[in-house]
Order: sequence, then structure tokens, then C-alpha cells
Amino acid sequence: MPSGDYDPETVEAKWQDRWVEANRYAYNGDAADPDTAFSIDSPPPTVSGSLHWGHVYGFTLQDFVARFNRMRGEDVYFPFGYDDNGIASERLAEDELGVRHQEYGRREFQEMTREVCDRYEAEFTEKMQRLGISIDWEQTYQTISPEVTRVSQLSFVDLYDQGREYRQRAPAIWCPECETAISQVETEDDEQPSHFHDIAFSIAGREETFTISTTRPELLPACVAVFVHPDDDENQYLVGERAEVPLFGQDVPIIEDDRVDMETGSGIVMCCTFGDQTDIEWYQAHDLDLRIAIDESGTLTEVAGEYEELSADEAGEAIVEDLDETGALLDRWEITHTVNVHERCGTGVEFLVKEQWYVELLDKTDEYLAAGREMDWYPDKMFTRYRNWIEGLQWDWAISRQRSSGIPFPVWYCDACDEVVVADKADLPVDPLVDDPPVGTCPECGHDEFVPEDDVFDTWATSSLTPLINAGWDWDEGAEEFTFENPELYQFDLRPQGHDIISFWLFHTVVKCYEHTGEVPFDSVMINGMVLDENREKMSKSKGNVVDPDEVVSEFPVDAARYWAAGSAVGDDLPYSEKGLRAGEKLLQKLWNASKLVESLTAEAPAPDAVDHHDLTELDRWLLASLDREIERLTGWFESREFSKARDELRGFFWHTFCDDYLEIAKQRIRAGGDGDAAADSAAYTLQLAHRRFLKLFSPTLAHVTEELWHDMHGEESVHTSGWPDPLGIDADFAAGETAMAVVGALRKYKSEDQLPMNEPLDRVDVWGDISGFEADISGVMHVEELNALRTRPEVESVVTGVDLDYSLVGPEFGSQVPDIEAGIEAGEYEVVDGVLHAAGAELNADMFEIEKERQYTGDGEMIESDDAVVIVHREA
RNA sequence: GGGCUCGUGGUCUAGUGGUAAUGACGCUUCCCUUACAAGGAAGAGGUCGGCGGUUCGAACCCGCCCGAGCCCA
Repeated sequence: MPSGDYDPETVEAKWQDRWVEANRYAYNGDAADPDTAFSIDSPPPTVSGSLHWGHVYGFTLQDFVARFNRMRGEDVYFPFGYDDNGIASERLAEDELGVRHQEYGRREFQEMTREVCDRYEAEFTEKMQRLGISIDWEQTYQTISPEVTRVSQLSFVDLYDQGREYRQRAPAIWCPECETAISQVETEDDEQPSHFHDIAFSIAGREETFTISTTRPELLPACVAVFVHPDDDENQYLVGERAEVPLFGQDVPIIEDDRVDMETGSGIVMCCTFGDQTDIEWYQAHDLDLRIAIDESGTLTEVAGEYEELSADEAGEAIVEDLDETGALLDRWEITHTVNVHERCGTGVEFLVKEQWYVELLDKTDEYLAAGREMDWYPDKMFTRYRNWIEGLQWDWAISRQRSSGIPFPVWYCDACDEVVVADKADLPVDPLVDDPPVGTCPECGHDEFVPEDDVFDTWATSSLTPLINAGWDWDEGAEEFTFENPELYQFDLRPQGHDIISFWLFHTVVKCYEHTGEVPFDSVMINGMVLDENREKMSKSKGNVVDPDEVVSEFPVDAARYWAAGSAVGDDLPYSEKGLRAGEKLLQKLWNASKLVESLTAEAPAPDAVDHHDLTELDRWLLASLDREIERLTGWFESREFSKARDELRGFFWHTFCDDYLEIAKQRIRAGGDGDAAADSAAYTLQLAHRRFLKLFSPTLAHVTEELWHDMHGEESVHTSGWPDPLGIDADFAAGETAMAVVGALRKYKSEDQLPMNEPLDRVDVWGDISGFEADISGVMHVEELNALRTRPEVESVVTGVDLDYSLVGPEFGSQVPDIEAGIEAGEYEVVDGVLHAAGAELNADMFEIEKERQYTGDGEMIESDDAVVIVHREA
């Protein structure tokens, strides 16, 4: 039985422990029917640090959906993954241990990374459980595990068999610090200080020179062309000539191209293989030479002549000095500009020509767009981002990485002819560095020596398989086909994630799963916004505005944080807000206190099956019928993931209609009635029933307090599996109920304004308005000695104060005449004849306007007017 | 630089063409009413980011600008 103040600290921890111990949220799995299984595929958090607000927010929203669907009888599959196979986890290990991966052997460093990740993963588990997220803790996976490795390698083999993967020497984005190729999406922009250089190039075969501007003089040895903009009249004479590169002497063409930025420097630029993306485009478009001057580690190659072996920075300085000496350096000044850096280490990226594996995307973008369109998007508007991303795609997807840790390519190459040998599906997972290829001799040339591929997959190549991992996708050797261990889970009902990862994570997942199964992996995606600080700005360590969820959860109830998380439209960014948490805390208290009162009033409540709903009092039926309407609305909001509407609506109904209006009356009635009093029994029954239903309705959001109250008061196992309430289908006179509540409100206001205590008796109250069946309840709660229903409206003196137009009718009918009509009314130049208003030459019929009157009551007592009723209070002086 | 999104009383939020703009937090005044003073009643507080346009009528539609967020260059 609830007593005293609510103690969330004890209560929440208790239920979190019990839920985990009892496997409360375990997926049953016996329903093999996809219609009764509700499956969720969350992107597994990258193991690169601790839990942050983004996790708390995202998982809390998912939990609302999970709990709601569990209440509706679905067998909810809510697994949890740890994404620990990528560069991010290696970085974590390096930072945590203060080491660099190059200092260790591959195996050794992998083990070090595993140890660090294990610690972080245990912490993650603990914290997720402390948030009360209803995850099935028997369904967890790590993306580095052998099982997932098998799935990931199967995916590679399948796509290779389908001809959707290819290996090519092509310009790749390269991080010289991490010494790996990275994808376009792993780079970001950074403002960095640099220098601009004006360098004199000579026109081949002439004495004449011209000026190019560059920030990267170390790339002079890689220069393969010079470009001029077609609109650049001043320099047009150069086009078609050839230029001689200073110091290095190569002879390169001068070409026109509209990708030249005329505003920067001299407007003439050199093209090097490769300095940036545009260089690559030019290289491909104009079939230029390839001169690789910088290698994998950022060191100059033999192409750079005497500068070979220098680092790019050193070479840059040396070249500038030498240019200066020969007089070719015309100018040099400091600038800051944006450079492309690797998001994990902040090092400026290079472009190298390497053998890399690619997944082909560009040929099927239309299909992938259609696949995205098949999913339900919450909110709808986020589909635009998916579409824009696909429409802007320029590159196929580079999936090879040169790292210590990660999932290896199941591939060997013939040492003689370079033929690709792929592992047999039955043998997966394999590590080509350890395992032998599936053939003894090359099927192409018969050679018997093989070179293992030592690259590993891009982390997204695996992260994009989570629906397949979760549904137990595997190759059946006997049947020679791919199968699912739990086919009922696929397609997944819900994909929850942030809007920041639509373009790569979601997109890649759709692509991969679609190619493997021919089906779109998700029925619906729910896109959440970012958590900002209290001033609506991004939380970042450098700004120092990061709020640690741990500290907040130790200070506030988890349910309060859940209340906050339901506080804005899904997809919009949500500012962290202590006020929001406090509001949540207050609601918990209110729910607790109201429950205590309900408990004390319902000790003598009749058994549920002893009551016929037709026998309940008018007010009780009104409350239950109103709750019916509430349930229907709430169900709709949950289905459309409009949690903030559900939250605010339920809170308002509970607090005001139930607590302020109904509960006060029921309390009065039960305490006034004796044993066997029918009206008291009716109230007790209604209170108990309504209270059960409120707990169910609150349970997806306020998961802990509802569980505690349910356990205490209704004694059954768990509110979270107690079933979502269906409307009872009770009839009630809503109009009379609302009028009755308005009368109570009017009397409360009267007492308040006259500074009377609420339990001050009133001698006599006359009411004009429909309150039939509610008289006794009104009298009881407002302590009215004599309540009279008037048959006629009380006599009042009316003064016309204005005319209220219904613009939705007047506007379309009279259009531009409206201002004239308004002016006429304003000036008093109008008259009403037979219900028709004449003004400014127009005739408005009765439903287009209403005459506003101010009423004055001249009879005995004091008149209070409310929406649907007139109330007159008589009191002895 | 481009795309998408958001911008509503001090703070957060509802509201996508019909005219006194929703609710919460905070604030002011009053009330100990035996569930709750972390409560109840009443009240103050808004040029709906800015400017222009469309319309009889705009928070809502269009254009430009400003600020914030995400993604991309």
C-alpha cells in the first residue's frame, strides 16, 4: 500500500533490478507470426566512450514504443548491440592506454582493444539498465564477435557473388596518421591556419610567366595540369599552351574548366594528383597523367626528386625556400581555410591511388530511393534527407580499411596472376592471415602460392547488417540458400535513430539488407533530434556545456528524465532542461499522492464483477466515458509516435479532470455515504477502475512509479504486461457532465474570490443549465445546502457590446467587402431585421454573426456566468 | 557555399488560411480545503525571429534576411 512520500531512489533501483533478474522483457519467440512480434533494430552504440544524452534520449523514445507495443500484446524483440569493431574502438584503446597501435602486433593490439571495450560495454549495460530501458538482456551482440564476423563475411561473399563488389585502383581518401583509406563520410571539415603562395610558372617555349596560387607547394611535383576558367578573359590566352612547373620542370597542359574558382588568388590553379576532390574530377575528365608524390605515410616519393623521404610539411617548407631562391615565389601570406580531416584523429586527409574494395551503389540509386520510400517515416519530413543524400551520391562505397582491428576480408590473391579467391561460405568466419584459402591452386593459372588480403572491413560494412544479425541470417549449406533463425522478426517493425546518421548508417543498412533479402529491412523508421544544452546549443567538450546523464539521474528520478524525453515532437532537437525534469518529478508526486487517496477510498469497493455499469451514477459514467475518449486519443498518439501530445494530454486529463474535478467529488461522496450506500459504492468502484487504467496509460512513459503502484495496489505481476486498456463503451451525457464541472468551477471561483474556504457552506444555489443527474455531486463537493435547477433563464438586462462575425462564412461570401462591413458595424451603422444583419449594403444571415451582450442580473443573489450555465448564489449576509 | 530542419509570453511547448494564440515551468495575489503548499483558485506576461509579398483574412502559404541544429561541399 502506498504511503508517505514517493521515494524514487529506492523504488526505481528495486524495479530495475527485478526486471533484469526476472527477464521481464525477454522475447518469447513462440509466436512465429510476424503480426504478433514487434521487432526493434537499434543502431548499436559505438564503443568509443561513455553514455551521453543522445543515448538516453534515443533509447528512451524507443522504450516508449517497446512498452506501448508490449502492452498491446505484442511479443516485443528489443535487443542491444555494442559496435566495437571499428576505428573508434581502436582509438578508445589508444587513448585509454596511452599507446599507438603501430607499436604492437595485430593480435596483441586487438586483445588490448577487446579488454578496454569490455570495460566500457559492461558500463554501458549497467547504465542502460539504470535507465529502465526494457531491453531483452539475453539478446545482445558485439559487432566484433565470431558470429557477427560470419554474418559480415557472408554479406561480402554474397555481394561478390552477385557482382556488386569490385576491386579497383582508384583515388581513395587516405588518412596518413591512421594509415588507412577512409570513406567520404568519415571526413569532416576543420578550420586550420595555412599559407597562400603565389608562384610563377613559365609558359613552355617562351620567356613569359603567369601566376598560380596554392596552399600546397609540396604538391608541385605532382602537378599534371593548369586550369583557367572559361569566363576568365584576362587569362584566356594561356588556354591551349603548355606550362613548365618550377623546380621540377614537368611540362603540363593548360586547360579551361568551369570548376576553377576565379575568386581565389590569381584565378589560375594547378591540378595535382591528388590534392583534393576537384583534382580527381579533373584527372578523370581530362585524362591527365598520374604523378604520385606523397605516399601512405605522408612522405614524398621519388617523383619529388631531391625532396624524396621528406614529410609533406618538411617538403612544403623546403620547396618554398627553393622557390624563393630562384625567384619563383612571388608572394606568401597567412590564411585560415577549411581542410578535409579524418573525423577520428583530425589529420588532414590525402588522396592516394590504391587497390580498394567497393560496393557498387551508383547504378541502383533509383531502387534504393524507392526502398526508402516504402518505409513509414516518423516524422515524415525526414525522408527528404534520405532522398537528398541518394540524389547527391558521387562515389561507390569504399569498404576496405587498413587497420589492426576489424573484420578481415575473406579473400586471398594468387601470387602469380592476382586472381581473387574468396572463402567458401561454409568456412566462415575466416582470417586469411591465419587460415588457408579454399583451393590448393589458383583456378585461373594453377599457381599454388596465395597472398592473403590483410585489409579489414569498414565498420559500416558490418553495422549495416544489424537487422540480419538480429534475425539470425545465415547460409544453409544443405539447402544452398540464406535462411533466418527468426524469420518473423524480419522486416523489423521499428528502426529508431538520430537524424545525423540517415545518410550513411540507415542508407547503408537499407542497401545491404535489400540486396541480401530483396526486402526493405524496416517497416518504419523513427528519427529523433539531437539533445542540446539548456541554451539550445550543441553540447561539446570544448564549449564546456556537456551535462553528464549520470549526475542528472542521481539527482532526479529516471521517470522524470523519461517525462522530459517525451517533451517535444520526435525529430525536433530537444534542449536539456532541468525545469522539464522538475515538472516530471511533480507529476510523479501527484500520481503517488492521488493513488494514496484512491487506495484509502477504495478499501470497501465492491468486487468488479458485482457491478453493472448501467447502475453507476451519472458522474461516474461520465468519468469513465471521458476516460474512454482519452484512451482512443492516446492510442493514436502512441501509434504515430507523438509522445509529447500523449504525455501532455494524459497529464492534463489526470491532473485536472480526474484529480481536481472527479476525485474531490468522489471523496466527498464516499465519506458522506455509509455502509452499503449505493452512490458511495459506485464511486469506489469507479475510482478503482479508473486508477487501474491510468496506471496502464502512464506505464510506457512513467515506467517505474506505475510499476510500484500497480504492485502495491492491484497486486498483479507487472503493469507492463497487464494489457493496454480498450474503451469500455460506456454511454454518458457529456454535455451535462461538462456543464456540471463548469458549475463546480464557477462556485470554486466564487468562494476563492470572496476569500471563503472551499468547505464553507452555501445556503442556496440556483442553476440554469443542463446538470441533471449531477445535482447531488455538485451540492456535496461545494457544500450547497439547497440546489435548485431553474426552468427558465434568469431575467437579465442586456447591453449590446458588439457583433461577432464568423469569418469562415463571411470571408468566402463577401470577400473584399469584409472591411466595409466591419467598418459599418464599428460605426454602429447596421441593423438586425428578422435575424438578418444589414451593414454596408450587405445582408448577413443568422449563422454568420452573433450579437455580443453584456448581462446584468438584477434579482436576488449573485450571478456567476460560465460557458453553458448561469449560476446564482444566495448567501445569508 | 548547398540541402534539410527548427525559431511562438522570461524558459520549454501545442497550434499548417478564419480573427480575443495551447499547455507546462517560473512570477504575482489569495486559500492549511486531514492525498498532495512539490497543492488549490485567480491573475500579470506574447510586434508568433526580422522585412516584404499572396489573400477579404497569415503564427500557418511564397520570397529575402537573421539565429540555431544536422548532413554535405
